[in-house]
Amino acid sequence: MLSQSMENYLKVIYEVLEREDRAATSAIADQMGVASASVTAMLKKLAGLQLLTYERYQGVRLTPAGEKTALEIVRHHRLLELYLAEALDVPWDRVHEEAERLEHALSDDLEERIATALGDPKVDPHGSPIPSRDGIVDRVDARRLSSVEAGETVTVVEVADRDPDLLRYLGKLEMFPGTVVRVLAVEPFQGPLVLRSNGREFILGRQAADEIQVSVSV
Amino acid sequence: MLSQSMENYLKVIYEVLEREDRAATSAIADQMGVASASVTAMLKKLAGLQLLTYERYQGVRLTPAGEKTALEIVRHHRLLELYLAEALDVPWDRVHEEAERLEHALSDDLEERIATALGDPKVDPHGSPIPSRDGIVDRVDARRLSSVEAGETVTVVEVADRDPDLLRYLGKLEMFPGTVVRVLAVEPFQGPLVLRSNGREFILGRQAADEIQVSVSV
DNA sequence: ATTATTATTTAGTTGAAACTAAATATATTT
DNA sequence: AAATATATTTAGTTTCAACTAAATAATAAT
Repeated sequence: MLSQSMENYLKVIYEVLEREDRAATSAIADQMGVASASVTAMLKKLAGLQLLTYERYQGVRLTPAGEKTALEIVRHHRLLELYLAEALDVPWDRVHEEAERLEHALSDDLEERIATALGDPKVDPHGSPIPSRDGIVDRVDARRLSSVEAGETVTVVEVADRDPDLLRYLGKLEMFPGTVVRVLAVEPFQGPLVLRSNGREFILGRQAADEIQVSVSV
Repeated sequence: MLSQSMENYLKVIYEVLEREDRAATSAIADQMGVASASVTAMLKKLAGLQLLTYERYQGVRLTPAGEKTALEIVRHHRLLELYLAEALDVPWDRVHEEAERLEHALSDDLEERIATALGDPKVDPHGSPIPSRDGIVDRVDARRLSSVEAGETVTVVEVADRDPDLLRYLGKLEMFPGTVVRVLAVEPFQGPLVLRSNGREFILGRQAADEIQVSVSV
């Protein structure tokens, strides 16, 4: 049995590794809102449990056992997010925070019931893939909306889930996973994008566009 | 903000005080599965926070502030129990354990949504009253089934929620809150009761009957 | 009314997970 | 290549909530 805190570390490390090759101490510390020294101590503990490989100053990687555990926690989290949104109408900018607290209190049995009630869903409300029971993640090939050229039409696949303000903003623009967007123009010098979707035309700042993953529309 | 552990103490103290006049250190220690010395330490801390009155060797009572807090936690717990049973079909012998873990992770907003989804219910699956938002508990006058005389007809009001085995047993007998039971005979010397309910006749041990609260049928 | 039993408290430890401050390693600039 | 800046680690503390063992108070039994 792992402590709640250990579970959180594994989840955060997994999330960092979704983007970078190695998870740096400071990246973990940032995400967790904790001092770097505390992270170092925990990394040693988790390495001792064979959940990750730790080499001082080099950042960490998850071992197969660590990844398996991390995936279970991520599955808890994302299933909960979706359940809260679907069953209890929690707005999508708040499900992350709620799930953050509930995930550690979720038994396997309850997880099973939730997954079944939702029909074994594949993605959470932000479009992040929900790992299957046996730890398989099917991640769609995607790139940032900010890298799309003018004239292309793309589909929103996933949006960053940690910033509630951003999510509320995107909600107003109806930029949900699945939404089809046509990029009309891309202003130079890190300028905004001009978009059309759901019959509306609007602009979106570069930062926001950076947080949105899209794929080429079918 | 109170720690999870403090919340648990308050809830347990409240539950003890539903039965006794003062909550003894050992009673609290028993319920919590913790050493008495640990309880003493925590009682001092909670007394310092004006949540209860503590006099050494005399047991404790909740202050109004303490009771208010305890009621919030009990409300969380019982709402969750009912929600799990209704929405996710968790069997009634398991809802207690699940709610035990989830209750501390429940935000007020989520509680509100759950209460609304359930239609502001008054009792949990075991018949225990759910305190209202503003801390009002309407407890029905009841006595133990074991104290009922032969010939009387009563209605099950509440059953003890902590023993899963007992709950499974009662479930098989269909002794749920609301069930009407006729006491056909009471065997002497702490013997069993002979009962009829739902058209079936069966016997029930004295211990089990002790854990069932009933009221006179209407 | 002593004595024995049980309950409660005190005193001192332990372990987990955070912290700060200082030391050291790595990366970046000039 | 040396100097500076940044990241990471070490060392030592702190807080919380548990624990054990011993002391003390309250209750029950003789």
